[in-house]
Amino acid sequence: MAKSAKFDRQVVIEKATNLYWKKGFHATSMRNLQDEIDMRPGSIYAAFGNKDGLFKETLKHYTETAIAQLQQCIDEHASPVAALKAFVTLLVIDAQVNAPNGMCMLAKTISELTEADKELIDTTKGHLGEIANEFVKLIKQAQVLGEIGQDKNPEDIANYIQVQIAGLRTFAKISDDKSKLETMINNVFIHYPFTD
Amino acid sequence: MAKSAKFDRQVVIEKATNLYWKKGFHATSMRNLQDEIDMRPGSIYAAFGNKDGLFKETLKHYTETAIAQLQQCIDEHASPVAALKAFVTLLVIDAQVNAPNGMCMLAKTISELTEADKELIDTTKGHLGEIANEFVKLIKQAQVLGEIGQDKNPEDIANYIQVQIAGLRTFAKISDDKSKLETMINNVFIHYPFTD
DNA sequence: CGCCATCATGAACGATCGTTCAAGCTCTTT
DNA sequence: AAAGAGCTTGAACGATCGTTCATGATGGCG
Repeated sequence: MAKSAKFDRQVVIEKATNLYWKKGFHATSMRNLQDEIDMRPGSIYAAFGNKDGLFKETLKHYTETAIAQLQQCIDEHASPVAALKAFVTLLVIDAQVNAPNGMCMLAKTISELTEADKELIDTTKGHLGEIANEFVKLIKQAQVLGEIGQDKNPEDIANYIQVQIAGLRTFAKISDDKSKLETMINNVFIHYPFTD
Repeated sequence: MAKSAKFDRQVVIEKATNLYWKKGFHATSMRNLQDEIDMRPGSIYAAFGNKDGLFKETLKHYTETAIAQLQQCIDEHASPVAALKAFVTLLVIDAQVNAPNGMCMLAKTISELTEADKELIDTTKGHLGEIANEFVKLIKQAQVLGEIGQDKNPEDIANYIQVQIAGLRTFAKISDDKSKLETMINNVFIHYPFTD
């Protein structure tokens, strides 16, 4: 054994996530990253392989953070649907101001990349699937509690939620009328498939 | 007067649109465009100014095409809502196979660019507004015909449609289950705000 | 037919891209 | 204190970026 790495891997990944999230994969250069995370090229390549490797780490970190945020919404709210609504509000409204980018980083990545970056696309799809699975778990709980009808397919509702989030976050980038966004979120949860 | 430009401006813009749409603004290089539209740098810069200028032309062309497609849907369908649904189906399902990119080019651009490209962002927002206006006109017709309740705000419904399109086209990139997408589109038009 | 306004060409520019690697530094171990 | 393993450094590489411009080709008009 000799000296161990000096940099804090977690902090570095966080900073890299913020930059990639803000600018996107292609528009973020390695030199941008070097400045942001204060590491020299050699160290970055030793620690993460290459630009794609670091990006994959940030996608993973982004997903873990999102799932942790969902968990926090669950902890702080009385019912599954209330938690879900709080989570959507967090992503659509708060993220417009606080996050590096109002868009979902995963959706932004799916949108930006082509089949030329198949591996990154597949990684991203996988993470979106993980989040969908969390939604499914939550929706099943809501069904047990009678908040959502038992006749409905939890996967379908999870996908529906993801569609709404992607759509609303895109819309939020062009409208930024907070009260209108709140109304739109309310509408999601007071109509089908949440009531019928 | 002397010789006039040899290239067909309309064809060139179409080809440029397809490439920009497929790869995005940043990932499309001027050399990619040179190959695609078969023009040399000097001619491109003489005709369009720079990379941004050509991109703006493609955004304009994309929007005009979209509005023309909407008009065609209107012509081919008996009612405004049926036309709207046909248009959404065209964008969400057919575009996944036939278009350069399943995403809406305008939404993709909004997603990709940051405030560093404010001018392009504003141009893109403007075009999304134009399309929303077309939706508003159509929805007002639907209200006159009694297809949609008079109590609803046409602008709100237009925005709702744009949210659904953005969300569904994003989802279509990760799912590509055609029948599931059709079901989701059906659900849009058999629930609020189309019925209540 | 020859002039010349106009358009087309493509080599070249400086900047920046992702990436590599030899050399230096630092800390643990003996 | 000497050794050396592991981490850090930053200059440098070839490729490519967006863009420019001197030069050549083209075609309508006097």
